[in-house]
Amino acid sequence: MPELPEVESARATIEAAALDRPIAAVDDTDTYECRPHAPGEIAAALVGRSLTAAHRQGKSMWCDTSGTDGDSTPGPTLGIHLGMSGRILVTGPDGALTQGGDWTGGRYGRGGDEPDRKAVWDRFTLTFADGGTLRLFDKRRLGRVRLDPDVSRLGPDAEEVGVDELVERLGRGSAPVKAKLLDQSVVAGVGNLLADETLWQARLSPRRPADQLSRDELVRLHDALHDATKDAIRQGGVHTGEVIEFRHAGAHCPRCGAQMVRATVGGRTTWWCPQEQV
DNA sequence: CCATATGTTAAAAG
DNA sequence: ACTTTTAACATATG
Repeated sequence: MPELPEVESARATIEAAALDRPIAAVDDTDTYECRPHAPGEIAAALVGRSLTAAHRQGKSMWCDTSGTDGDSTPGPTLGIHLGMSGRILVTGPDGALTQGGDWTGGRYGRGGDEPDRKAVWDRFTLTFADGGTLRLFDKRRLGRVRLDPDVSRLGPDAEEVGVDELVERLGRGSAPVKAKLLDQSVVAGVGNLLADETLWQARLSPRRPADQLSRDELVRLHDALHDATKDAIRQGGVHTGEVIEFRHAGAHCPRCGAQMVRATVGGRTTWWCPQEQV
């Protein structure tokens, strides 16, 4: 996925291009992405309303909705999660894709998808009264859409979490520090690539038990997380991180030249520099 | 056919 | 009971 930076980009796209456009029709027939809603349930709840705001915490997004013509009471929130490969595509009344907001890099964002010719990968669609659309385009089909999503178990957003709060949340428990970073209830928004980038920037081994890190090391981790997240948002995605292109066999650390090593940590493929990350 | 993939989560294990 | 690890999910791609 779409990690925090890509989700922020998608959120910004919705905010810039999809708000205050009355919804005329909804395709919610993908029973996997829309579970546990029955087909038609989301449609019935949204037709006649508009999206009025787009929010994000970690990798989760949700939109507020307006009242209807006959009832000004706001509607349910529309939760959208991009899963492993989801993208938000918004078109205008003329059918042209809105430019500039959504991510374009990395394994699943790279060009060549030709979304308009691959409608089979459109898992959820809002059609606006003006003729335009908002689509969740998702090859892997692990994204999800739901009404009034429960985001109460998410930890603080990785972009905004303060030093003391992160030190407190991350520094307890014997699991490897990378597993803690990936745990969305500890801190929300860090995925596999952002975790590797952050640990490389902080010069910490992904395998270190979280509760054996010193305060200084945790502060370093916080600063690295903040910087890596900001940079990725500014530059257009997690794949722009400094160490990401060196996550493969035979690659060398771009700082010290040592050969990068690979192992499974926190359940995910992990690459790090054994020389500097200790 | 096999392995891998930027995520989440239920189930199993400790 | 709480924490940690593993497996499964659905599907594309090399």
